[in-house]
Amino acid sequence: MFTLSEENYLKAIYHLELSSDKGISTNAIAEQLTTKASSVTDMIKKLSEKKVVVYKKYKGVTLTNTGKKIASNIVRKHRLWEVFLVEKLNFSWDEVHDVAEQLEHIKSPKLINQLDALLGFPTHDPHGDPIPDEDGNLKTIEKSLLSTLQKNESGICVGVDDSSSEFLQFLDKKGIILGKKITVLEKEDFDNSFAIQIDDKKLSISNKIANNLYIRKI
Amino acid sequence: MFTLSEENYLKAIYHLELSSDKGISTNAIAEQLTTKASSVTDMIKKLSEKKVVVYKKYKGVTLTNTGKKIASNIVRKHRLWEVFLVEKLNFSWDEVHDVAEQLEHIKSPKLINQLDALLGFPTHDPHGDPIPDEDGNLKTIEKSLLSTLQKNESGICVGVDDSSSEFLQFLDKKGIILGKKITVLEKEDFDNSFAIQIDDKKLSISNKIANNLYIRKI
DNA sequence: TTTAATTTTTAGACATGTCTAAAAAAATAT
DNA sequence: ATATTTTTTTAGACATGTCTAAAAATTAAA
Repeated sequence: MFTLSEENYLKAIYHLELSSDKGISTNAIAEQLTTKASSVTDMIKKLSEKKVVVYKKYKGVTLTNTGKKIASNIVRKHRLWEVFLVEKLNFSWDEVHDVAEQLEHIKSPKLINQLDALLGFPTHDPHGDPIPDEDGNLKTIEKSLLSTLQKNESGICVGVDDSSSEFLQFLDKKGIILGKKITVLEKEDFDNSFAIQIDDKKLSISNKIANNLYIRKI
Repeated sequence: MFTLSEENYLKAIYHLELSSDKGISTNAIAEQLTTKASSVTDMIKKLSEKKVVVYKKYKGVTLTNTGKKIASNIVRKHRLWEVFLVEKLNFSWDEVHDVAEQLEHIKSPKLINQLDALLGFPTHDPHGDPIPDEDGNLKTIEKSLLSTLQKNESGICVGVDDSSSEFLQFLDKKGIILGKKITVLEKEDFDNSFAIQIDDKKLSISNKIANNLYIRKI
């Protein structure tokens, strides 16, 4: 059995491994968890003894298969709870993270299986991130950044890169919601901003926004 | 903010105070939490400094108003989650306790308010125990032990005293479920057992069972 | 390739919450 | 009322997870 702290370390390493193929550095983990590198070293030794990470001094860590399974299960729980909060309890997508961060540590396989069923076995969370299945497999979707669309191309909004509540609230305000069709009307060369159409509304979005919004090309 | 451990102490004291009007002894708390009296003394000092209990050496503790509010809120969460597990996730009443014991510590007022609404503002949990409202008030029901019924009297099953999973599973097996009407057909003097009728089934239950089952007389 | 900068680890400290064993206080019995 | 038993508290210890400061290893730069 793993403590709350151990689970958070495993989850952090899991996330870092998805965007890197090298071993994960002590510093990277420390930053992810807003703790100190020395604390990370201590914890890593413990996790290594428990056979959930492979650790060689100064060489960073990687998850073992067991570790990967435990970590993906925590992510699975996190994302299922996020869906629950939005679908059943009327949370908006910018409010779910902190609560899910707590709920992801609840231990009860039956709870998660039943929740999964109640929600209709969702494959993605409210931010468009994939929900791992029980074996840790992710259903990946061929998604691109909105910024890669050319003039007159369209896509369905399927996710966000930055899921800070500021960004999510900003999208809400603009009427940008997962599932909506977005068409690029114009690309402005001088500042790389975009004129887009959503429903029958035209609006202009900055390059920064376009680089944080995923769409599935259609 | 209170730690998990502090919350468990507050809850334990809350439960003990409901069945006692004196200060709660160190030993009683230790037993409730299966810990040692010395640990309890330590924790009580901390809680006393935080103004949630009143503590005088050797005299036991009582909750302050703040303490009572915090504790009843934890109980509220526990019981709402139990209802959720039974009503929405198909748990049976003997499976909910351990999971609710974890869920009760999740911190999010919105979560609880929305959950309350989703469940239709229930007043009692699956074992018939009252769910405190936001101010800690309990809707008490005039309930009696089944053993107090006389021959040919009837009652609606509204709760259990012992909610161990063994007892609850036993009741399930016998078809005794909250809300069912029970009629006493016979009281056997020599062993104080009861012949009762439930639906159109007649069955015999021991005195021990009759002393653990609450009914509302009709 | 030797030096400088960065990263990582170690050593020692601290807070939390627990424990055992012994001392102190309170309750009970003779 | 004194002695005995029980309850409660204190003192000192330990595990967990964290930190700071210093040492060691690695990486980058001159």
